[in-house]
Amino acid sequence: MAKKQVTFADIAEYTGFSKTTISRYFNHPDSLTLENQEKIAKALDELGYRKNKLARVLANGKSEFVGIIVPNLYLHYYSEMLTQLLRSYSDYHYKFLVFVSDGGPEKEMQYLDELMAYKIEGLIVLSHTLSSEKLASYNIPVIAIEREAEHICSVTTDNYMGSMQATSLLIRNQCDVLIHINVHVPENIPAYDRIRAFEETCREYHVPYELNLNVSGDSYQELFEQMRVIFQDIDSKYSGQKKGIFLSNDTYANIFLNLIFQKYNCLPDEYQIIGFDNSPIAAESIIPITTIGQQIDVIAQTTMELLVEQMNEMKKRKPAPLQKPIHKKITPVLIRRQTTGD
Amino acid sequence: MAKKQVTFADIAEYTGFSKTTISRYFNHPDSLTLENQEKIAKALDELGYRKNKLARVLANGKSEFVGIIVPNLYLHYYSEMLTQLLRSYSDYHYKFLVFVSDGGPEKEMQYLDELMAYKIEGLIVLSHTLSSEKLASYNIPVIAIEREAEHICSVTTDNYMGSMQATSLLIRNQCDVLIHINVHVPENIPAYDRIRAFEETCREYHVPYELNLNVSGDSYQELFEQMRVIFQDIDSKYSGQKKGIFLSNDTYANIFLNLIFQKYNCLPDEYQIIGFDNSPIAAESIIPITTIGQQIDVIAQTTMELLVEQMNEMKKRKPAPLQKPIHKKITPVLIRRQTTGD
DNA sequence: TTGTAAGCGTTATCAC
DNA sequence: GTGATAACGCTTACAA
Repeated sequence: MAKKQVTFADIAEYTGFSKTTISRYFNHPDSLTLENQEKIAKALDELGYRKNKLARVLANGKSEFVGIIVPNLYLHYYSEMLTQLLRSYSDYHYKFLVFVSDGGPEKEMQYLDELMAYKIEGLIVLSHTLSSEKLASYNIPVIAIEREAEHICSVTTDNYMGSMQATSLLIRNQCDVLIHINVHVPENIPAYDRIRAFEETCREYHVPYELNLNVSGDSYQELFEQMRVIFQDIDSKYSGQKKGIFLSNDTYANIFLNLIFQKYNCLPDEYQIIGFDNSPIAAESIIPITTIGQQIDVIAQTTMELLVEQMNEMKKRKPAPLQKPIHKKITPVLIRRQTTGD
Repeated sequence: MAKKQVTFADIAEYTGFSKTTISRYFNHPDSLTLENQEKIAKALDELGYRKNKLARVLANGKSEFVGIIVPNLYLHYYSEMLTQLLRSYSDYHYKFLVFVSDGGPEKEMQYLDELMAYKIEGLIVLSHTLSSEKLASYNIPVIAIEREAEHICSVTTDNYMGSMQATSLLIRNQCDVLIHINVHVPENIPAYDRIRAFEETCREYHVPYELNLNVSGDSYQELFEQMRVIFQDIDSKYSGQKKGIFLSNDTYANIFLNLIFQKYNCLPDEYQIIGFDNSPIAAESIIPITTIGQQIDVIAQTTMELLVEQMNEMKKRKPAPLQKPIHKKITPVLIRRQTTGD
């Protein structure tokens, strides 16, 4: 702001070329002689030129912006996903405008307005606040990650596979009864498949099972107290039986494990525990917890591939938008650690 | 891209006003009669107008962009800080362009180039990659968070205070010997004060102490193995004495606690443990860990206040940049939990 | 209260 | 290979 910017006009004057040629130096360098390229490079340096990409966007319509709306970064899953998405800058050079979506639908629509006003070329949504129908109405490429996505493209973990792997392991390990602990999950979001797979697998192998979907609460303390009740219930109800506990995330699994330790000072053979997410806590707990690892890097990469493809399509003279949303599933991996025998 | 954008020109034609008036409708609505405001509002709606803020930036030079460079989001500290910074959108309406800085100085300078090309008004740096001298040379307001900041403004936790609180608590709790476990910290970064305060406080109270600055390693496994050696060393060397262990972060504290449990199945009275950061692991560990809580929300808020003030200054006709960088310290809070007696 | 016209710093089109 | 010129969509003196 202090001194006026150096512009193509200045470079042009300084070198005796036209603005057009300066522009070409950046966008089609091969169309200049090497000699002239060097001449311009030198001038750029001497005048201390700095690009202004905003002017470029205005002229050619390509902002290279991608919007991201994420529910929070408190959960390791989200912060890791954001990291991986941001990392893709190295490959694609898209810049990311990031919003954390607290504050409900109105706020989130305000964020979207803002993003549209900055001419984002594409959008990545991890929050569950707005319906996919609403999101689709913005007419830009949108990828949903791990959420309801009827009308937009999506990339999700193959929750069914993951849950099946967990459940199968507990069955193979000769558990007498299997218990799945989770919050109440709406049927239309991907995570519901964890519940479905658990039930169907238990049924298929004729293993007794119980579904506990009563977890709720925001703070760790609340969760802990709830889990204590659940633990005591299970511990007395199935006393003497070998219990396979499959929890919907590693935080829950860790709490459950801590409760077991508080009572037994160890993990008795009577208990097997599996979490979900492969978040740090699963490795850092008093005993490393077996878990289902979501391949966050693969999800992020797939998301960007899908998105870039569609953003490129939009730049063609006659864009052919997708007829139907594409949905990709990424297989998670079972990470065996010490809470499911050795 | 599909259909051409609706522009002020269209609105102007449609309503019979000039482009200027349409512009004023957005920027100085009071200067129009209510009647005309409504007329324009109606037209906006009917034509389906969408703002183009990039054009506006080009015209008035105010991008409302702030760049953030963060080392990673793996550590809770950084992801929480990012969340808090992003949240400030509600107050200031600055948009954030976020880069994760892996890949060394060259990469980071490339990020900075990109940010400058998008005409960011200010910059927030959490990475340690570039010197404050280099950062200052960009001639835009820069705030460093918890890093070397000789030539730029900064906001940091009052590490000295925090460390002193931790050390004092251990002394008050009658520990026979105090041990501080940390990585090797360069003297010019804020975190070094934790070491200084520990030493000085121990000396002042004439309490025997030991400094172990040998921790290193990237993965949890590596850390764990290193910490095991450190633990065994301490456990035998100070057998029978009451040991106050102050670790430089909660991850280390948790590992140490787990090692104690592996050996003793409990936390013996002989041990007191304090971590740093108040990250989730401190609450979720086998026993909730006493820790020093950085006031991340306050740090983020202070950062934005400082930054906004300077960005506003830059917009004045005759900007008066700071003569000397401002450095703010935020006092951390001692969070007493179960690893320092009840 | 409203309008005219000249920018802002690029790129695109068409010519040479 | 290179250049003139008209966009891109909005803001901002300066006028009226």
